[in-house]
Amino acid sequence: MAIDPLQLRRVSVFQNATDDDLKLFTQNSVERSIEEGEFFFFQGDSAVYFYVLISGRAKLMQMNSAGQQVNLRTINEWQMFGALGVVRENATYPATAQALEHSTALAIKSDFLREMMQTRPYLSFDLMKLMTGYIQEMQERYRELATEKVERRIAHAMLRLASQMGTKTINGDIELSFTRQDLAEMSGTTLYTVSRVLSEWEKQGLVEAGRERVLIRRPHELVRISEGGESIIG
Amino acid sequence: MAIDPLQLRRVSVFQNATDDDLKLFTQNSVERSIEEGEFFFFQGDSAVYFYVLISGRAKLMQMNSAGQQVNLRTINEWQMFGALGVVRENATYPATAQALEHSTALAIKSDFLREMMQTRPYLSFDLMKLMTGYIQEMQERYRELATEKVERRIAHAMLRLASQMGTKTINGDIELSFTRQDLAEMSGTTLYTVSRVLSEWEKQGLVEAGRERVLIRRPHELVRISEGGESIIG
DNA sequence: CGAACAATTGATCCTCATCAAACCTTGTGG
DNA sequence: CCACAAGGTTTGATGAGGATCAATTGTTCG
Repeated sequence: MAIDPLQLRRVSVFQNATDDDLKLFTQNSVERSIEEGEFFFFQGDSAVYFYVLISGRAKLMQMNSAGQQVNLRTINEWQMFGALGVVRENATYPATAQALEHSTALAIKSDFLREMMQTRPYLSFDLMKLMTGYIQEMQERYRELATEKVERRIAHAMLRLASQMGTKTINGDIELSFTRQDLAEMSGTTLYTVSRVLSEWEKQGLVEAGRERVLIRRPHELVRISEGGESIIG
Repeated sequence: MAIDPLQLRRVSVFQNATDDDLKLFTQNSVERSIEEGEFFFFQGDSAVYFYVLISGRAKLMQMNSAGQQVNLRTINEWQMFGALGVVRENATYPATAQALEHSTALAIKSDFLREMMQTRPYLSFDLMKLMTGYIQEMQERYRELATEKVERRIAHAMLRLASQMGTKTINGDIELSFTRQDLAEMSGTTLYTVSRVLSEWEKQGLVEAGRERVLIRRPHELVRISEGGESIIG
């Protein structure tokens, strides 16, 4: 089942592309379907393709030699990933991309985008815009990890998740769907600590926790904690 | 005292620029001289200019609301900094830049570079190359901070420093110049811990430590530690 | 219903941060 | 040229914050 090229305009880097360019991209792409838990690519693989997620959800992560991993970000529909290999020839992926649910993605040759960029300034420019965003986010998370206590980091991670993929319920609560382990990898801690913090927050009526699911009842309070208001815990 | 425009080609982003372009950049720039400890700009300032360091040394850092700070990177001669504001109009700097010694820099209007990029693909392309490098480094450091113990992080930070600004002595040692505090901010720990680790390494004959100065005697060993070989300490 | 997986909670331990005090090193001014 | 001040460094003592381990309790799904 082929993709409508015009759909590609939903990808931020392609927002300014002409219809013809979009068609070119789809013509130079392959559709890949990946099952939950399987991988698009591994850290260290040759970065021949970059991807646009068409459906499903995935995560970008990095692991150290001991196998411990950290989540860099989650990828939602119409987001691009694996694009760091585009600028250098023969680059390798600096991270691993794993499907969180059954997903399909468009795989486009990195070489092709690199060539297109030579004659289409809007492409480099929009890709750069995306990259500056990543740099800023990573710098912030780095500082957070270096200087803030876990509770604040967890609060912040939940807020980031909420803005990326939270769904609002009728009464203003925000529903999130992830495991304790996921949240731990996103905030640089362990699933045990996440569990304890969530339990405490639940006691205070701040959230409601369930299996692979958290309901934020008082987002406002969460923001306060993430910004360093004294914790309710203790 | 004006800069020779052709010198600008030493800046990685300008390596493919024409002589005329280089002249244009210098014509649209102002030279700024900053004393040791003073600031080029603060996090949150409007990013009107980006900079090219002509002489001296500076550091990019981020601080949290409590005033604790982390070092993002050090800036050496002919490196560009403050360039994240180039792609978006009316952006603000996401970090603070402070001179480590008396420094001079060329301040170029962000607007100007943005306009130049519209018609000169090599500019966006080379800037992107730089940015992908930053993203990768930040991702790595983030993972390191989240998963590795201090000793390894300190080892890694020293190796990064060594490659950026270390000077080799006759007998293959590497000389570095920084305070314990600097190194602590670069590896997400405290100056006390850095001091202890260095003392221990010194006992093992791995380094020689002095005031604002470290001599790496066995770089090889340091690499081993940073890569997770069991520590000598203990 | 049972297996597989997610979450909770208590007990324990270990790594580092923090605080305090003393010690070096370097540069300056009398 | 010495004394002193300022800033960098070291080292010990202490404790907090989380990681880790282990055991148990949900929850979901085939």
